[in-house]
Amino acid sequence: MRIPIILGPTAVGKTELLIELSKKYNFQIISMDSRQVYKLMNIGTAKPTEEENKLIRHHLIDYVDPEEHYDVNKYLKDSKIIEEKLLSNGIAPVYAGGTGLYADAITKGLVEGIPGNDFVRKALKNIDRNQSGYLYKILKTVDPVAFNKIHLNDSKRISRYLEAFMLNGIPLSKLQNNNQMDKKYQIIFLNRDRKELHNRISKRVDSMINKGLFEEVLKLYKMGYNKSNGSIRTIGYSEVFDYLDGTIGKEECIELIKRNTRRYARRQIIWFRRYVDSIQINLSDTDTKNILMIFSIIFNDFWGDNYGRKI
RNA sequence: GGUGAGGUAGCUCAGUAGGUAGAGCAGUGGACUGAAAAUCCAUGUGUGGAGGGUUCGAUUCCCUCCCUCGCCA
Repeated sequence: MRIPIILGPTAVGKTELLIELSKKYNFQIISMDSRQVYKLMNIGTAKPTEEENKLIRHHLIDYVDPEEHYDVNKYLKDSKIIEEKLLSNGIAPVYAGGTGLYADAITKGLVEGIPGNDFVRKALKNIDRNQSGYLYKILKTVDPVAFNKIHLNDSKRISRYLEAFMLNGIPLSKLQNNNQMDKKYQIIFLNRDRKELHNRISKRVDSMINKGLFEEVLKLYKMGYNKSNGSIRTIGYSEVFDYLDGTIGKEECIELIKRNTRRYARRQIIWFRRYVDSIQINLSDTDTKNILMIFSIIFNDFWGDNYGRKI
């Protein structure tokens, strides 16, 4: 029994494909998406609709309040619970999404026992604001390995390594494992020709707006959320907040959402390329019939003849 | 048809008193171990509209043509 992890950049067509596959195979999806976890954020995160969720069950979606803190560790814990539950019930789990960090955590594990600490973070942020470059100097003495990997301007990462040292007394870089990928998992990387992906992104953003993205964000805006909420730092939400604040115009806002989505997709692709052992499928040069055939081979290989298949 | 301005990177434009060109945006490559749709780093060769002339040498000067925009008929 192997567990597929289907990764692909935003708008590549994961949901459509999974729905097709669900007609032939009996499996459930463990979403691997850091934004679809939030309640009230449906249109902008391209969360599967209720109907889609009926066709194929998605887990780890729509279960966190937008003001709640969420991170990899929580994801890792929640997903492993669901994975085990599905397996013990004889249901094949399929991970699917686009958050690379989460895929790393699932397949390689995570350093344990060093949670983020808001108090420490705020303190570090204040120091950084007043004395630029100071934290970087401290990092050099505290965790030279990390110091060598991290750029002076990457204050977020500098703070994280300092935070870990302050809370633990051990350099975080010492605790980081170099674990190989767990062979239990197989990454399947769905991609498309860049130009086509860009067209799909543009169309999808337009359709989000038609479905009421601005109204959805306005609701959150009126509820008093702001960019200090991690959830709001999401493409489509952050830009509309700026529009509602009057910082940018509507047309500009839409263009920015598209641009930022394109850039995000590029970063995702760059991340997924690192999985050298992944099965890569370019959806631009394969038709649906072929893709279904490829997956039937993969799933047969992973699950055997009588696991997952619908008769 | 006449006349003026212009045609330079995917887009908007700059510049070269003749020595094959550079900004912004877009794009691209990369990093990533408890904020990750986040955060950070790096990255500009393009038939200078086409053809011809002058010149050691033309994107730059001259001629012809094509195209775009404005104005006049």
